[in-house]
Amino acid sequence: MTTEPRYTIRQLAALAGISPRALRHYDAIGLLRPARNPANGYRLYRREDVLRLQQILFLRELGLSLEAIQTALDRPDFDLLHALEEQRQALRERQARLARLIQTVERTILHLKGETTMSDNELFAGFSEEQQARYEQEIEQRFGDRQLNESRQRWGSYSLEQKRRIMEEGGAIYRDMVAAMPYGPASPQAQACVARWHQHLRYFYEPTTEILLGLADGYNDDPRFAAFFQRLHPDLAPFMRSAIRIYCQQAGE
Amino acid sequence: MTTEPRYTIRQLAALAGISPRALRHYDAIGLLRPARNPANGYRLYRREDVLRLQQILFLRELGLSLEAIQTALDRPDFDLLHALEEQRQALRERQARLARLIQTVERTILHLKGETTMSDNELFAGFSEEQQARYEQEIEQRFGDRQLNESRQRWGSYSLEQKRRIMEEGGAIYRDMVAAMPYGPASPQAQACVARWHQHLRYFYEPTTEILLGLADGYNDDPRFAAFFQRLHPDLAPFMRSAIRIYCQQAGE
DNA sequence: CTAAACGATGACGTAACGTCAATGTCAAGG
DNA sequence: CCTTGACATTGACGTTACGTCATCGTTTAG
Repeated sequence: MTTEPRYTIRQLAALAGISPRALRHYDAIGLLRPARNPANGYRLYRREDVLRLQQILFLRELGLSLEAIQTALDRPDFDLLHALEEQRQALRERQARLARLIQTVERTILHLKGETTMSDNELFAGFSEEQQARYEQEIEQRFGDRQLNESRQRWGSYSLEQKRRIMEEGGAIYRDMVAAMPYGPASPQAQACVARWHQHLRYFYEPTTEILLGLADGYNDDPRFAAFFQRLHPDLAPFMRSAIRIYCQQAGE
Repeated sequence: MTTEPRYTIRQLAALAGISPRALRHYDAIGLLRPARNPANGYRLYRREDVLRLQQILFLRELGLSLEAIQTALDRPDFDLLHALEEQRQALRERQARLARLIQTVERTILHLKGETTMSDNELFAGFSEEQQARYEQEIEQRFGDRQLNESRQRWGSYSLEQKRRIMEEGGAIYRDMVAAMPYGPASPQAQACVARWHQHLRYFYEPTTEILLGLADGYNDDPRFAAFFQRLHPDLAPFMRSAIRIYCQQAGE
């Protein structure tokens, strides 16, 4: 004769590697209802309960919800195969989504480290198609494709070390611009920053006055640029627009 | 002058592809507090709010919690790079876990379809190391390594079509066993099933009487076997044990 | 002027438990 | 016998990021 095991809630919990609270939860929702010791009301888990718990934990590991597990175990006509195939499909979709997320996060990290350039398209690669379409349109309107290609070509011709220095320089310019804000957009401090900014852009392409002014607007109106400048200082974008306009006026004279 | 955009809650929600409820939620938790129209108390989203929402949605896409986003956006000294690197690590772990789950689910599906054999080790591959160790020990105790290897060797020598037929036969035997239950374990129906089961095992290895009796116990006591038989019929495992014992006694005479 | 559409707040529900809180029970030691 | 600590019970609230009413006031189109 095999002796019948009788576990208290804590014993079974330890055995199965879950918490007593989880077992009470399974009892409460009717998923696993053990017998009771009539003397004190304690839960008494016997072998059949242990077996059922095995099944529960296995299906839970497969990612099924407790509700799905309940119908799976209580209805003998339950189509487990079909349920698992659906489950597999759902898992695959989650995996694909995760993979996209990881890519976006990794590119963002590289971007922050300044080790690579990232087109705004890529930055927003994880977003909805709809959103994406709007952005494409906006970027198309503001600059032509040609400028973008030229920029990428020139950027690609730099060495890694050069790229790093250029990115660093860009960050320094924006920080100095913030430092120049108290003196006003027409101040020598601010105008010197704009000049450095202008020079800096030449790493990428030959900017015309129109492009400079367009960028000034873009920094304010394009949500992605604006978000970037917002991080540095809430008023940096409008400040730069003012300063750039003054700079362009003076250059035009 | 650029005209300042002013959105109602529904307009911004449509623009961003989220629900008005979500925007109210962001307001409630202090993540995005727009201005109000003093006349009627309506929320008024201006450009800065739109920008902040852009940042919120981007970070949310990266899988950050709203709380993390809040500290990220409200504290300028927040280390976004570090946070993203942690986030990347977490995502990778989720991905690895997902990959294991998918494998287990797929093997389970194949198992259910009877297109492959699956060792119990594999079936429980997604489980905790601790659990796993206990199972290994149990299986070692019950059968030696030799039987297992012999079984695997013999099984590997069959063709795909043979394997399919063997698995089908196995399922049929257990189903017939359930059908024989009303007649009792000593009935000719049940004993014929046990004979077929005995014959069936020879596909895998040469079972001694001891092994047959050991399997009968294993079907009842080993949670994995027991779970399998439980699926077919709650009383199948004890019934088979009785029938197998009777079968072995008769064979010994 | 009315009805539809939209706005506001408040409350409850979700999944799978974690975490008290208040209270009862059991086994061991002084 | 009593105490103490570990364990048991139930009940209730908290968690995440909103969805879904319900009730009410406001705006807008016909």
